[in-house]
Amino acid sequence: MNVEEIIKTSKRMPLESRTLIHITLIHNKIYEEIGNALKPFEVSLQQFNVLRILRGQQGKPANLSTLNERMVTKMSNTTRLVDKLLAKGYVNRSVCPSNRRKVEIVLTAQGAESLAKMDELVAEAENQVVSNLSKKELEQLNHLLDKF
Amino acid sequence: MNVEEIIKTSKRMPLESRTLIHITLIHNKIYEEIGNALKPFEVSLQQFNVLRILRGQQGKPANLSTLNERMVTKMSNTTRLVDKLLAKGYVNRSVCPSNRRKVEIVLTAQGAESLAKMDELVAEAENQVVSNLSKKELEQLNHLLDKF
DNA sequence: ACCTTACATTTGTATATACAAATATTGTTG
DNA sequence: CAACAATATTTGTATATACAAATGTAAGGT
Repeated sequence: MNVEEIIKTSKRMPLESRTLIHITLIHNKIYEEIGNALKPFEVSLQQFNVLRILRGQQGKPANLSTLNERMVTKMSNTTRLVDKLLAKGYVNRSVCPSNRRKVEIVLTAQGAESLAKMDELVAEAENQVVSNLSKKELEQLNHLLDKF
Repeated sequence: MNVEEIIKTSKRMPLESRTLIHITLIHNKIYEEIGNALKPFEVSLQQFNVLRILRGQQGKPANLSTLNERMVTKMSNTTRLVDKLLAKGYVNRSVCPSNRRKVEIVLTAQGAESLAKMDELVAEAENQVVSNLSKKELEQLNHLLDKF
């Protein structure tokens, strides 16, 4: 990926700026590639993420604030995100009996089944995106990213 | 930045996935920090980006497709983005006389003046975001990111 | 029990973004 | 030069996201 070529600039930019633009460009690429992988299932990356969190609960229901705190990209409206998953039959939602303020969200069998298929396609897309980096380079990269 | 802590997971994830999540988290951070720096001017990061492209034109007008091809994040509606900048008096828009299909967008004096102030705050925010990385680490990071 | 505060979620509203269709202008070809 | 294709932008519409206010529920103090 050639930053200067993509944004069609000939100017030398500060290393700091270039790094941040670079990260944004890669993020866009990731978002696009994984988004495409998920297209057949009509879920967004965010929705996929929530489904994975629910699977991680292993049957134990999650409430909205739990989902929100575990999401990669925090968003202000988890209610409506869950609405979408509900409409597709991927999750069930019910009022928590012990604390009626909370809701309990669980993955349905259909959700789990679809999620398994999504996983394959997403993993493929992820590997595609990082395909030019060796294991060692990925480790170095993670190490550097940890510093942010 | 501790990925596992932020998304509250104890599971070991594949290096590939972790890297991509990591990049997304950093992107979110960049977006938030720079967004905050720009808040006083009421422009989005995208709008700021367009203003900088216009300055790079050095008085020469840019048309919409030029802007679009140079933007960091391509968006489907540059017309409406320019509408916003126009409303704030940062740019002028006119029909290109030699080819009436095109529009010519130029930075106004006020736009240039505000942009200079934005630059300072944005540079500060950018430096803040990368403050834990040395020059050498930034170079290594850029090198690795180039591989995407 | 009553009042206040805190908590968890939902709803309203404004803005942003994505995608497709519509409009206007120019270039090309028979 | 009429018809068609190509280009550049705009508009419409659906969906996504951000932020604030509203709703409903629970807990604690008096």
